[in-house]
Amino acid sequence: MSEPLAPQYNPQAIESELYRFWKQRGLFGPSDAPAAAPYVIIMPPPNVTAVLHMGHGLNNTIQDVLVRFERMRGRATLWVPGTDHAGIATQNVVERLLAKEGRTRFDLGREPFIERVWEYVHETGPVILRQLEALGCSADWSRTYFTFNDALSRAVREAFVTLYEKGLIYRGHYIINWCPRCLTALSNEEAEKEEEDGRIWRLHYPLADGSGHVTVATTRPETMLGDSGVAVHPDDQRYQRLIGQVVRLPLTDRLIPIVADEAVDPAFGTGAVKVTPAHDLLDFEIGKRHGLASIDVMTPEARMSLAAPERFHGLDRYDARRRVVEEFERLGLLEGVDQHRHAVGHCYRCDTVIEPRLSEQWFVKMAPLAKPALDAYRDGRLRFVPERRGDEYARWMENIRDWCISRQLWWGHRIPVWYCQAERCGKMIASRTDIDRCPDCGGPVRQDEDVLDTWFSSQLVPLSSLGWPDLTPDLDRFYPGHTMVTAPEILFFWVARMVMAGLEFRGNVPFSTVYLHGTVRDTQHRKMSKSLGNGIDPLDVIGLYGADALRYTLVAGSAVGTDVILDPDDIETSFAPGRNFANKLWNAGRFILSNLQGPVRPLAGTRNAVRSSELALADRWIIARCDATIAEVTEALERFRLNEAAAAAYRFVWSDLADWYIEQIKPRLIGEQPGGDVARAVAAQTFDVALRLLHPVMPFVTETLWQRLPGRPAGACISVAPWPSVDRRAANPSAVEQFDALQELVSAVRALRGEYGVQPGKGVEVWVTARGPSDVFDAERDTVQRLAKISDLRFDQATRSRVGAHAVLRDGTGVFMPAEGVFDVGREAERLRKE
RNA sequence: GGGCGAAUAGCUCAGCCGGUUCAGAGCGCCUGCCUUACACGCAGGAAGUCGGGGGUUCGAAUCCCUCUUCGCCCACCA
Repeated sequence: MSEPLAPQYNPQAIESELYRFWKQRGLFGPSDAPAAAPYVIIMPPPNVTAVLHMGHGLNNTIQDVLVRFERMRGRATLWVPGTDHAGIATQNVVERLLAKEGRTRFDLGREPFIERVWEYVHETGPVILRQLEALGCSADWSRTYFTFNDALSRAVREAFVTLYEKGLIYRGHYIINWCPRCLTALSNEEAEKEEEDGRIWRLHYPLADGSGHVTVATTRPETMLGDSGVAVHPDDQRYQRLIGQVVRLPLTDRLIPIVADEAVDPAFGTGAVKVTPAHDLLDFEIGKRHGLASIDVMTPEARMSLAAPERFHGLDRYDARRRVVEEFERLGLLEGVDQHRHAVGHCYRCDTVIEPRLSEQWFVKMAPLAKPALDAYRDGRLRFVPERRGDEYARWMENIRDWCISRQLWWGHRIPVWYCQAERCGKMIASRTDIDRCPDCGGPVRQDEDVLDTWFSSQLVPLSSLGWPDLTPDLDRFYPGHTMVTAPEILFFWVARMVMAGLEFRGNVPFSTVYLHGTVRDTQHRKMSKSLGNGIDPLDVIGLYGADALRYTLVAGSAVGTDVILDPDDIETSFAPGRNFANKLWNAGRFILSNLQGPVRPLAGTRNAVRSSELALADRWIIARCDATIAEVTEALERFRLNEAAAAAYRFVWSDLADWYIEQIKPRLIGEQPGGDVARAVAAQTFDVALRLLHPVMPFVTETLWQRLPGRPAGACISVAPWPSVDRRAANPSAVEQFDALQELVSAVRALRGEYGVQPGKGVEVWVTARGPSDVFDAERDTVQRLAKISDLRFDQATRSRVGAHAVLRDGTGVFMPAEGVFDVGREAERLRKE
């Protein structure tokens, strides 16, 4: 309280200590006040192996701003943090570690490998949470969840078995996206399509009767080894005579039929399609319709399998492609090759080109789940910020396809299905608890080897993090939640599925608003990522300038629906505004605090409260500006326009409070003019409000200063101080108008002084007449007197002889400059300049 | 191929349900200041026909059309 504040704000000295104080005080948990309406945000769980990057920084800063705002507004706020076991990502990381030891997961075996991953997770898991603390996140750590802990695993089982029993989960042979590096199936969302320049080959397939050939076009010639037919459109005149004929598949001895199928686009390529049911979705469907064989010619690693001719065995798919093309060329069966731009799927984790592959997997039937989720959006129970994202959501829901949920990984929730090994029984049992005997025949059972897509557990988080499937008090009080803050990339991966899960298992949407913020990018608009090396480490920024500076910059830079651009080569430029602003607040606070040593009169409520007649023009002006700022910041936060809230508070603190008000009251504080107690009261009050308005964005510096304001009981904490509200009694629009006019006047005079090179202290004389009631006049005279002083002008006299604003300037040479109305001062200055 | 977003001062971006914050902020730049809170600061200043073209309107950065250039999302045309 009494130790002097350093002239430069030093975040390192206060942040961690302050954070510990908040935690000790238990400020992050929801209030128990029964009347307090809950406000709940579930944190999008970072991967358990992640280290904090700017994307987390932005995401969690936004959540913290909203949570702190609502907490101050008296809601029982609950921000539930957690981490995600991130099946494929985490497994990949640990496999890479093993690779450095020259081993693979298969060398270890399943159980030891999982043990190894757990070890790693225990090591790294807490890291990101600690980093979120450095950011200042006011999450309720006592409720931290992990998607693979026992409780959440139970929720996964419950969800799986429930859906299974409802017939919404099924197992089937299907063409899935296969990653030959991760050796697992992927969902459609996990297969990222990228446009690429590729080639398309035209191949001759000779007719078996030697009467000619049919030309097919393909982008993946190696798959022809698995062809079991050729398809043309039934109405395609060119091929009418070929339908029903047989071709001899080159490079093999297979005879395969030419069939007619509506799915073929006669306008594309040659109008004839080679059909490879085991390696292409469209072909698979055509094959099914025509009873064509599925010949899988690749191994899981995407090498040619034993089903291919012997000379291809073991060849990588791209080597095989070259070889196939060569052989066609040698046989004179290669008609040509064209450039072809097309979309190719890539693994979202390792970027390997996806191989469509026939395989037996588990799926969730999505249409029945999507219907209520679409309705919830249509009837307004679910809304999106920005709004247009809702249309994307709806489109996806309307065109939803079944979700492949099985993964051929070891790290994850194992599919809770057991197969009875008894020959006569052979039942398939889905169970909430592990079983070791067939419940029907008592025979031995074997659990499915696969694990679930990591998003299967993620979709349950709004429920499971609150205790579901148990009907816990938390679930009762805090479900459904309110705001989901996340990146648009995972709208489909995660958000849409959470909505469906919430509706399915709890009958209501898990949150009412989805706030989708932008992506953090570099100046070339590339996404910041470790692999590109264009990232900025948030912890570096926190170390240099403090969490408040980082948070301010992120918030100020993110208008709704737009990306945040930062320059990784110039951290200083990117974050200086936040750093400077924190320092500005700090110093304004230093100055005000140093002037509040004695008792400070309240602005209202008690007998010695400042009466409105005591308020000078500047006082009324700053109070009015303060009120306007409260309204602005509050409305902006309510509408998720965090950048506008930050800008409004910034303007108020810097342009109004510091640049004008504090300068204006100095003579009163120093004692040159009466009314110091009033100035002190107003300064204390408006600064208090400014700190509270800024607390959600800059929690540390505001808390430090606020606690030092006079009249704070021991242990007082801005984090739970009431959000400021507008005091109508103090509002005074005319004060704003007048003071703004005076600002203009002073600025014009200052400019004139510069123009004429008038020396400080012996410059321009100012006369002012005021408009309005006499009390306004008196206040205005004081103000002008003061402003004239700080402008190095000499204030001579004022008269109330005329009504209406009227300023007269006279420079040292005696030139008069009458101005009709204060608004015209600028123009008059212009006129004078010309004379 | 379908859908969406963005183009505003040298740079990064606000403003965009038409007209008193309308041409703005921060950084950078120029001039003068270490004025007893802050040089991470103070005061003043230069700088943009709001991507091009057309239209609606009394009036458009703001609404409509079109073109150009970027970016994103979705897509089983082999």
